[in-house]
Parts: sequence; structure tokens; C-alpha cells
Amino acid sequence: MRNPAAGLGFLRDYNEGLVVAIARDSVPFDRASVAAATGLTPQAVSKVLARLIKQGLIAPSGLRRQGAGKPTTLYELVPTSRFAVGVHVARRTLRTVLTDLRGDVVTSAVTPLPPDFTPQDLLRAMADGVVHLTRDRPDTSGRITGVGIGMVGPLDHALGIVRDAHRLRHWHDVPLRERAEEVLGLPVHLDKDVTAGVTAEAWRRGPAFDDAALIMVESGVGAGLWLDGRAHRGAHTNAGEFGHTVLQLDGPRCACGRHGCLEVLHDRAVADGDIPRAARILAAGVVNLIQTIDIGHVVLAGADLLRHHRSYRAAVADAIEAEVPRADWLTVEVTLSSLGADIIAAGAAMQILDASYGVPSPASVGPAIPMQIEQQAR
Amino acid sequence: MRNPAAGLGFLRDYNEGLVVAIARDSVPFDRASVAAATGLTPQAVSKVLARLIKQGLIAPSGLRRQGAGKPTTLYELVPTSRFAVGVHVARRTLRTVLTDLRGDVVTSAVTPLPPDFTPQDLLRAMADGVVHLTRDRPDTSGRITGVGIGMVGPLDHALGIVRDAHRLRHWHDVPLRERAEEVLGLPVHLDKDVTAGVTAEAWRRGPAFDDAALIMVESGVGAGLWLDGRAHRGAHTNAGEFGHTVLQLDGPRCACGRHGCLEVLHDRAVADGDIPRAARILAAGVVNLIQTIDIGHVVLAGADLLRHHRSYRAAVADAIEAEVPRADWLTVEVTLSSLGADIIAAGAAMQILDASYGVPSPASVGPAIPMQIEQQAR
DNA sequence: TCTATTACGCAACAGCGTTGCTGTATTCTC
DNA sequence: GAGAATACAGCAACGCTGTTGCGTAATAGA
Repeated sequence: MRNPAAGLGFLRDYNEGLVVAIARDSVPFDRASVAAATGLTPQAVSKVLARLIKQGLIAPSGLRRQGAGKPTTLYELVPTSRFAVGVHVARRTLRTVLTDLRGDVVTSAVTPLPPDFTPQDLLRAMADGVVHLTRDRPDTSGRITGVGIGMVGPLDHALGIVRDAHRLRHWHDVPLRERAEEVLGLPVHLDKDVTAGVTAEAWRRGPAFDDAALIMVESGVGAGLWLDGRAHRGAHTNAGEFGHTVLQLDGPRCACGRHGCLEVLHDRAVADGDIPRAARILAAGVVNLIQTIDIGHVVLAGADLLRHHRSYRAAVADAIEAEVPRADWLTVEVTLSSLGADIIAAGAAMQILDASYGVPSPASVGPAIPMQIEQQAR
Repeated sequence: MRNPAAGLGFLRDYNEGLVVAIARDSVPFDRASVAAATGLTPQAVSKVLARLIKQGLIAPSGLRRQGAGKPTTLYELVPTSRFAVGVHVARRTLRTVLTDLRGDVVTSAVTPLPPDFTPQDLLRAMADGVVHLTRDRPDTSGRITGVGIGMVGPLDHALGIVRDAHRLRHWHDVPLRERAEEVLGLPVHLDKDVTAGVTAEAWRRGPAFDDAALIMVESGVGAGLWLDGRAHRGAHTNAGEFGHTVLQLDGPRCACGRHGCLEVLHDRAVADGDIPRAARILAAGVVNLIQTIDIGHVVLAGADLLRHHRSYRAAVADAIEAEVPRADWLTVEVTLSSLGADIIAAGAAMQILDASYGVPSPASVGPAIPMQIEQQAR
């Protein structure tokens, strides 16, 4: 725990984060409703808005007349005031996206990675990717907040070190964040793919998305967790190894060494061409997750899942209905990811946005990323 | 989201909570080490300490000479400056404890509850219990911070409503917190038994206990979760139904309706007199938990478990060693609960202490519990 | 006794949200 | 069309947080 103390700076960042979160809902908003939603006084909201307008994040967007009295000033987010780059490091490809402050994907690209690529290979590909993404977008100049990297673990989010990328040689205890920051000249976040993915959903869906899991089926089965309004990474940044939870104690041996893991059962069903059975197995795991951590939202994602999304979604919804006691008030919303194949890369980008413009936790207040873009005079 | 905004009051409570957390470590501490640990300036620590001393929570405890210069003033917690009552509502008994601010159990008592007791019965027993606990302790007068209730769910922590106490009639949608506050005249918290239990461990063990699970075997199997430095309750206060996660898809039918739940497998092994098998089943579930949420501490508790604690502890430790990949750095500490049978009741009491003297989260800042005990002049 | 050293705390300050009140733009009423 | 009513916006003073600058107190060693 480094510097957990809170000062006035935390207060400022926290309340600004709240207002930006409201602004991200994309409908124009007014001072009074921010005051009502946050508990701040209208005057305080004015001060916060003035700061955000000065940073260019928010702009007045019109007036609303509602009967007698001075019209209400409306504000809205300026999505193009900030951008972030996200990359998804997969086994053979690098997916690179540019997102705006709202979390919309502006540009997306996929490039191949050499077999058994090295850290050097990846850094070069990332540098190229950033150049390509921003080449045709002069409005991104100086507004790239940072670069997020989403990849398989095990890795250490806090230290930015890849411990052992699964099924990749050359990737043992690589200080990837540090190296990438040198090469790219931008702040870098490193996180597990599934955690990045769930951040994408959370950033786009707002505060109502408080306890949720992103279930990802794509060369493996994982779960990104969003608990109590923030990403849950666990004690060693290793949360989400959902595919390696046992569902059948005497089941077949899994690559991880255990028997009857969700992933090995699921993959065998897929290999048998029995998608409904695969979906039911996944669904049993999802119900286990609900029983354990009581999530309110399940988001389904991953290429292998989305290919059969009807089967999976139906199986999960049915299992919840049938197997969760008191499913009447223990409501769980099951949806498909809104970002498709971009979700990991986009989520990695949004982790950067979340760090600078999200609602901070006291302990997470690190050295502030210095970005002082003043609103241009016209 | 009610009043999530943060003001100066939050800052004050937050930093005071940090200092109290350090003070709870029970060794005398000095200004400089608090400053180093929190990032506050020494002068700010002085101001915080002055406020805490005025409230009576902290007192100077001596001087330390360490060479040249003015001696360092040492401070320590005043454990008897605040107390809290906790009750554990079990199927046939009510366990009542009084804890001090440090989290030590001062007095403990068990009274029987009538079969199929009603809310009225419970309220009467609780009122009697509070009287009995405090009768011989005049120093508790006016220093009882509140009463915590730990019981089986489903229940709603935020609203203080028991939805359906498992295996109890008369307990459907009972606004227990409100009723108890009327009867007892004290602030009341209502929470699931396992969540209260894990709070006990967290309050006593300090900030290093950040991602942890309390595994409880006692007329059922449950898990209390402490994630990212706070209790995790989930979207509907229903997290921790660990006993109803499936470990054997084609296993025997459980009372909950699913097949092959951890609990039904475990209880059958116990019924067969095969404790090692029961322990291995529990251990498989614990490894699933580690894979899912990556906890760093496992605490074992519950009468049925502690009766065979060697078997259970060994089985869990062995399973972690054998089944968690890279167990070399993915370290998990496995311990037994330090509070024995009192853990739920004591944890319920500590939830009260945590609410008033713990480190708050911005969103959790509710209406402050009004307790203004000034330090008595001697 | 003097000096270096270390800890403590007063006083002034910067910056956060709050409070009180004045200014302003609009609709409603006559 | 003029004045009243209404509602929003924002300036100025304020209270409270942690911070900074610097003087004071207490000790060990020369």
C-alpha cells in the first residue's frame, strides 16, 4: 500500500470522475441533475464543470427552457477531447484500437505476430500500430492519454510485469510496461485480457454495472470480474481463471493438471460438435460464479462463444432461471458483449481512460498522469 | 447510489480510519511511522492524532529515546474506549459477544432460541443479551457503538431486511434492522454470517489481509469474502453460497435443486465417516475459489470443520500446493480462525466498529453514527 | 556549557465544497 | 407592453482539510 492517504487532490479527482461518469451517459445533462445524483451542491457542480470545461472534457451543448425562469444550461461530453490506444496481444495476432473518451472505437486494426514472438517483436508491432492508428486522425495529436495492453496471464498488473504468458516462449518476467513506456513515450497499463474486457463493458455502461462478470470463450475460458464498481484482480492479478475451476471431480485431466476443469469439459463438447452441451457446461460454471460472488450482470464474449451466441445465451439464461434459488429477486442480466472482437483491446484502452478520468479509489491515486490540454480559443 | 460525493468530512474520516487501523496493530506507534505509512505529512498526522485523542480512541503511551534529539512520543489504541455487541443467530441458539475496539472478545454468551422462533422472540433475546453482556462492565456505559447481527441469508444488507432465513419459518421479508434499532436504541447492522465472520478476521489482522476468504463449515458450507480491502457482498447481498457450487455435474441432487454441489458431496463424505474425503472435496472448492477470484488468504472456521481442523487444513494446503499452477509465487496462506466459535458474532460486532472507525469508501458514507464521547478529564 | 540533532506544533496558506446573496434570463400575469 | 414571478448562474466569504515555513523543546555528545 503506497500512499493511501487522501488529500484535497483526491477529492477533486473523485468528484470530477463522478461528473465525467454522468457525462459519459451521452445524453446532455444539466447542473441540477448532477447535484441530485452526486449530493454536491449546485455551486460545487458549477466549479467542477468549470474545471472540466477548461480541460476540454465537457462543453456546453445548449439551453433547455422549461417554463418560467432562466433556461437551464445543458452540457455534454466532448468524446474527441481524449483518446486512448488499446492492444490485445493474442497468440498470433495483435489487435490495436483507438477509442475516444466515451469508449467508442474510432479505429481498429489487426496485424499478425510472428510465431513465438519476442518482447522486442511485440514492442515493434505496438509502435507501428500506434503510428498507423493515429496517422489519419490529426485530431488525436497530443490527446492520446496512454496505451493499454491486454493479454493472457500470469502477469502482475501493479508492477507491469509479464510473469509467464501462457503458451508463449520468451515471456518470463518481462517488465513489459516499463519497456513499452520507453518505446512509446506514453503511459502504459498492463492487465489480463479478461479484466481489460470487463472494463470495456463497465466504462460504457456506467455505474449501474456494479457487480458483473465477462465470460470469455476464445482459445480458453476466462472471466473478467467487475466487483463493487471496480475491476477485481485478486491478490496476484490472477483472478478470472474461470476455465480452470473443476466441475467434475473425476473428469478428464486438463492441461493445467487438475481433473474435470470447466475448460476441458467444454472443449471436449465442442470437439464432439455438441455446442448445446458445451453451452450447458459453461452455464453451470456461470451459476457457480453467481453463487460464489453474486453478480448482477453476465456479459458473454469471445470469438468461439459469439459464433454460437444463441445457444450460449439461452443455456446461461435457462440455467440461472432453473438453478438459482429465488431467481425472482436474485435477478441476473445476461447480455452479449457490445464490442465484439474489439472488446479486449478496447477495454485495455478504457483502463487508461479509467485511470485518468474515472472515479478513483483512494489507494489507487498514483502519480498523476500529466496531461494539461487547455481548451483552445477559437 | 446515494450521495457518493466526497467532501472534507470524507477526507477526515478516511485519514482517521487509516490511523486507527495502524493503531489497532497494538504495538505503540509514533508520528513519523504513521506519516511514512500513509503519505500524510507529520504535521497532518499530529492533527489527526489530536482529533483521535480528543475522541478517546488513542492515548499517548510513553516516550522513546533513540539517540540525540527530542524523544519520540509514542501512542497506542485505547481498546476500551469503544465497544460493540455482535450476535450470531443460529438455528437453535443466539450467541452474543461484546468486543472492544481492538476486536478482542470481552464477554461471550450463548442462549437457546425457541424452535421456529419468531422475529419477536429474537428481538427479546437480543435485548436480554445486551443487558446481560454489559451488566458487569460499567466501563461500557455509553460506549456501545452499535449491534451487529450475523445470520444465514438470503437477506439484504443495505436495506436491513431478512428475505428468507434458510430453514426458518416466520422469516420472510422481515425488516430486522429497523425493528432492532427501535428495540435496542442502538445502530444495527445486518449481514450474512460468513460475511460477518470474514470481517472479524480482517479487522483483527489489518491491511495485509486484503483478498481473503473465510471458509465456514457449520450446518452448511459457506464462504465470506474480503476483496480489495473490504467485504464483498455482491449485487444482492448473496455472495458466499460456496456450498452450492457444483463440483460434480452428475452428482447427487442437493437440497438446493442442483446436482453435485460441494455441500452435498461433502456432507455425504462426513456421513460416511470419511473426513479426509470431505476435506478433499472442500479443498477442491477452495482451489476453484482461488482460480476464480485469486485470494491470498484462506481462513478455516466453523464447528464442524474445527473439530477436524488438522485434516481440513492439510487437505486445503496440499490441494493448493498440488493444483494451483505456479504455486511458488501464487502464494496462499491457510490459517485457522483465531476466534473459534465466536467468530460470527464477533465479526458482526466488528462490522459496527468498521462502519464507524474503519477506513470508509466514498460511497459508503452514510448518515454518520452520532457518538461524541469526549475524553474525560481526570 | 555549547552544539548538533530530532521531534513537535503554531501560524499562515492553498484548495476543496458550502453558504448567502446578487445578477440574469425567461415566462406568466395583468 | 410593463411588472411580477420563477428558475438558474455565479461571485464572495467562509469552514475545514492537509501543507508549508519556521520557531521551540528536549535530548545526547563534545
